[in-house]
This record gives sequence, structure tokens and C-alpha cells, in this order.
Amino acid sequence: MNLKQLSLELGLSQTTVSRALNGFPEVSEATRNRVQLAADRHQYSPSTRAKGLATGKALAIGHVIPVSTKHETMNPIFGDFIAGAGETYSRNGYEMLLSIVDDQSEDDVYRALKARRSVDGVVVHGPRMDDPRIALLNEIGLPFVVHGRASGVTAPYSWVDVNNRRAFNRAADFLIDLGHRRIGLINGLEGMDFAHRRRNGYMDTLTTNGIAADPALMRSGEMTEEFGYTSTRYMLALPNRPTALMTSSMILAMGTRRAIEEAGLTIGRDVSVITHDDELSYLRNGGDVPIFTATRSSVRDAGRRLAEMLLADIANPSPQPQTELLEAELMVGQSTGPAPHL
Amino acid sequence: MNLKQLSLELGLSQTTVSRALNGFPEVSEATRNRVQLAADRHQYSPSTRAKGLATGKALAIGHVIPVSTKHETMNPIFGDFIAGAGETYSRNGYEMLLSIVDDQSEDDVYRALKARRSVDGVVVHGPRMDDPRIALLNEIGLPFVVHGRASGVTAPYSWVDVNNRRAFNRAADFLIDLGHRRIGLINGLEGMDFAHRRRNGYMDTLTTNGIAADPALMRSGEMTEEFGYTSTRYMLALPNRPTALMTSSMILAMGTRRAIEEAGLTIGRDVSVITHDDELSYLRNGGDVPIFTATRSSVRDAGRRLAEMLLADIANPSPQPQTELLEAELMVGQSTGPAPHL
DNA sequence: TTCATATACGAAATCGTTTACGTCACTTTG
DNA sequence: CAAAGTGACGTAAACGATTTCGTATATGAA
Repeated sequence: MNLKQLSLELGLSQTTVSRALNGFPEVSEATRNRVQLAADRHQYSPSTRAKGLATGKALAIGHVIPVSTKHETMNPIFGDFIAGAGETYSRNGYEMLLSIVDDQSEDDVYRALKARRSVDGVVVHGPRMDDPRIALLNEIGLPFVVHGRASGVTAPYSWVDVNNRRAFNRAADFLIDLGHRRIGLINGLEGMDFAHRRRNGYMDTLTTNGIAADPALMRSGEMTEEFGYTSTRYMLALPNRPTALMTSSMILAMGTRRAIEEAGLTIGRDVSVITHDDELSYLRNGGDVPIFTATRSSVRDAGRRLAEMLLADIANPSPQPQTELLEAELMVGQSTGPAPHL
Repeated sequence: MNLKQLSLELGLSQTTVSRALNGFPEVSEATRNRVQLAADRHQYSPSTRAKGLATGKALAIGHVIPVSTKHETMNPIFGDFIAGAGETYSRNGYEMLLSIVDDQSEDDVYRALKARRSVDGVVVHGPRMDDPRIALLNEIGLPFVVHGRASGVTAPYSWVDVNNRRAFNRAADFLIDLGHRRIGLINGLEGMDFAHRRRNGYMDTLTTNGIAADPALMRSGEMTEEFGYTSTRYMLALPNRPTALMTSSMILAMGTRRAIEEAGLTIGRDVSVITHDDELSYLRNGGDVPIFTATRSSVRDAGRRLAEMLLADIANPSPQPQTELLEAELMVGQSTGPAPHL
């Protein structure tokens, strides 16, 4: 069923039918009702393609998900993030276009999305330091919001981010208050901006408290369970092993737990662990009492907020970019305790 | 840059330019080259919307991801699955449209996708037993392929699935060969078709070997780490506790491991564990020697195969549906060993 | 020479919407 | 009572491609 057929059946012009359905004032309430009823009856929905052509809007947002070429690894937070964003989109009549792309040819994807006019805006995932995508998107004039920030990029841009630095400040502070002095950090890949900020937060707090950062206690890599395991194993084998560990994700923390238990040690007694928790739906950090003490911030919520911001900017573009910094709360769980006397 | 501008600049008609770029024979090689060069120079790409209107194809595939309303849980395999499918799509010039939807209003989404003509086909995720979506899609005439199967649905349909039954047959056999008689199963939600098949595989093998299935040793629920933990904890507290456990996912297995270790037992010695492993990129099951003995089947690969099947069917529709059954291989790891004498 | 046949290109319709202008019959208003 | 609104609807031109017919020129055969 298309507009022409519908208007023919109603004995009205396409114009009137279109106006009736889109809520324009110059149509009487009587006909509007008549049109609406007929539309419902035939389950009429305007073709997105035709509508897009006519209005110049795509009514779609693009998400470009980078997949590391080396390890074919994709960030597990991604699913929950788009679940949040998707909610907002469908509530506003937008669709979500997904591009999975190896980090090599990412530029081309953005250019293609622009050239083919298939989206009204895009979300930038997993920003790295000095990320070139921001300049690119500004250049080609495609509205965008970044999930995270890109240190080193001076041009203004919109973003939604967690206060990674403060989160890791607080986590480190908490451990130091418990008497820990040897604190390890198992972090994401160096180039990733969030990893950079977390490390800064961690190191700041150490030096503020007169603790020298030890390179042997700082590892960064792909955030897999295995990396958490091997890193922890390595650190626990050090002559002067850490009494506490901070990890950048629940998945890493699971690997950490495996290594700690394999070494015959007990979490929260021999080794304290604090992790960052994105509140992934299938990795709930326990019930009332969290398993891991964690800096917690819902990535699904971030998706919602970011989508709202992007849609708002598309609806009426503003020259100055919007930003939103989400705070992570520190949830004390069973994985931390006073520093042991080694 | 659009077609009109490009053709104007070249001093050709839109027809010729369009034909040149789409590889039609009735255009000389000389002009074709000239056109191609100009198109590249201006980074011209046809507008998907206009192209879609003209051709009647959307050049897009829809993925409808159900999110359980109760627990807001989304299946973690989803990310890797679409990573696989996405590869195939972009190689064939297709785009991927994502709809996150609570399992209540799923029907409406399919109808809307059809009515608005925004996709050429859809992928059905997470089929349940007697899944009504298959009948619906057949009724509204939208090409689709199911990731998994739906027991109880008699109408023919295309699918790509893992041989869940055989996988769990083999896992149970392996445990029985090791001398285990008390074998627990921690499975996905009852209504899910894969869970049903896995349980059948498990029970078949038990009865074949003269072991009565014990309801206390069979749990099913959302496949979260926590469910794995609580289920295992419960089973280990039984008077006649199991010596082996089978779990339906790596995430469940992690919870299982936590419970086992918390109980002061050792995996692979006191309690053997076999899990199904979808080869999620961030949950690699160890290196050369797997951590968990597992029935392994790449969900990313399934995504690739399914996408190819769907595109093929769209290109030239065939009356009889295609199906592909992927076998899982049993990888022996460190989590299994001979049954202990209790 | 003449007619048929390629070859290479163009004019205009088409896809399904939206929307800038009309238009026409009734009120108002001075 | 004539001019000016206004309310309710219609005509037709976009939007940016593809595609169905044509058409002009060159080529070959009769």
C-alpha cells in the first residue's frame, strides 16, 4: 500500500493524505480521522527511501564499529551500548545503521556514509589518542558524537564520556586507604584514550601519596579474559608482588581472579581487586553485595544519553558542541580488604 | 555531488553516466573511463535512497535483536555474530540495519520493516520453541534466515545452526567415559530452542548409558555469570553432589568456576566442567591448551554463512529453503579429568 | 545505392514521498 | 456590499537515481 493507492481509495489528493498523517494544521479533523483510520487499516507506512529522498533526511544514524585487524577483537561493551542508543532511536523514528569495519579502512566508511547520504549522523566508537576521525568528520561535515574523548585533538567536538580519571583516582585512593602500596594496573590498549586517562588517574593518585609508579605493575593490552590472566600471573610471580590490582573491565577481572586462585591466593585477603564495571547485562557484578569492588557506570545509559545528544544536534544544529561527563560510583564489594603483611 | 552535476560536468546525459558506472555494455570504453575518473575525483556515490527508490531494492538487511524485558539481558554472542555477517554485507554492497526491541513488540518491528520497505530481508535471532516469528515473516513475505531453529514449527524455512544435540551428546559421552555418573547441566532459558536441543542431547546420552536424569542437576536461566555461579553453588551443596558439570556458555562457565573454587574444590580434579564455546573474541578459551574442555563452534563464522545464504536467496529466490548445520568440535582442555571417588 | 544492423548516446518516465503554490467557497470587516 | 481573509483541499514540481524507449551515426551486406 502506498500513498497514491491510499489517496485514491479515500477520494483525496496525495497532498491531503500526506498532510493528514503528518499532523499539518490545514486539514479538517474529520478528514484527518478518516485518513488515519484507513492508514491503520491498511498498515500504511511511508517508504523510508521515498521519504528520505523528499525530505533530504535519512532518518538513520550510523555506528561504525572498529574491529582490530590483528586480533579480530571487538569490544564487548558494544552490544549494551547500542541497546541503549537503539531505544532512543526507535522512540524518535530513527533507524540504526551498523558498519563493522577493520580499523584500516575506517575513513572510507565515513566518507561513503556521507557520499551515499545514508545517515544523518554517526557515532564514533573507541576513540584513540589524537584520533584522526574527528578531523575527518569535521571536514566532511557529518554530524557526530564521540563515545569517549580523544586527548590531543584540539578541535571542538561533542562527546559523552565517563570520568575515567576520577574513577581511577578514587579506586586507587580506596586501596591506599586500605594500606596497599604495591598496586598493579591491568589496562586496555595504550592507544585507546580511555586507557590513557585511567592510567593517568592511577598514577596521579600514586604519586600524590608518595608511591613511585612501577612499570612492571602496569600492563596494557586487548581486554580479554586471557590478558587479565597472563598479566596477573606475571605480576604475582614478581619478587615483590602487588597486594592489589586494578583492572579496566570485568572481563579482565575474571582473568585476574583465575590467576589469583590458581596461585593459591584468596581474593580480597591476599590480593585486593578493583575493576571498572560497565554494567554489561550478562556480567552483572553480583546482587546486593558486589563480587568485585568496582567503579561502576552503565554503558547502556551512556548509549541513551549519546543518542539523545546526537538527535538533538541534528534537529537543531548548534555551533558549540555538547559534552557530558558521567561519574562512576565506587561500589565496595568482596574483592578488597586491608593490605596483608607480606 | 550528484548524478546531474556529474553528467553536466562531463557533457553527457545522466543515462550514460549511470550506465557507465554500473557497467552496462552500451557505453564505449573511452567514455566509461572518463566517467569513472570523474566519479572518483569527486568521490561520487549514488544516493542509497534514490537508488533504492528507483530499483525497488533497499540494499540493506535487518537484524532484529530481542532484549528480554524482564532482565534487559542481551545475548553476548550477538556482537561477534554481526561482526561476521557485517563482513559479508559490506563485501556485497549491503548495509546492516539494527533494531533493538523488547520481545513484546517484536512483531510490529517486522511489519514496520516490511511496510516501510527499508530492508530486503531480515535475520531472526534467538529463536524460541514454536517461534511465531517464522509464520509471521512467511505471511508478510519478507525473506529471512533464522540463526538457530525453532522446534515445533512445521513450515519450512532457512536456517543456520550448530548441531547442539550432537555437541552435548559428545560432551556427555566424554564425561561418562571418564567415569562420571553425576553430571549437572546449566543451560539457557527453557523456551530457547538451543537450550531445548542441548538438554535433549544431554539427556539422551545419560539414558543411553543407563543414568537416570536428576531434575536437581538441571538448571536453566539467563546465561549470566551470576546464574552460573548460583546454579553451581546450589548443585555442589546437594547431598549427592555432581562430579561434573556441563554449561551452555563460557560466561556461565566462569560463574561455575567461581563457585567451585569458592567451595575449595579444584576444577578438573574434584569437579570436571565442559562448556559450549562460541569463540567470542574477548573470551578466547586459552591458547594451545584450552582452559575449559569445550564444544567449540565459531559464532562469527555462523554469521558469515548466514549472511551469504540470505543474500543468495535475495539475489535469486528459491522455493525450497536452505539450511546449514555446523558441527562443533570437542576440544579437550584442563577442566576435565577422571571422576573422583567420593 | 539502399537497407539492415550495430554502436553509442539521450529524453523522459518512473519510483513514493513532501511541499511550494494555487484555487475555491465561505466568512469577516469597514 | 465589496474587499479581504481564512479554511480545506488540489496541482505539480521537486528529490536523485534507474530504465524504457528512441535516435543519430557508422558499418556491413545485398
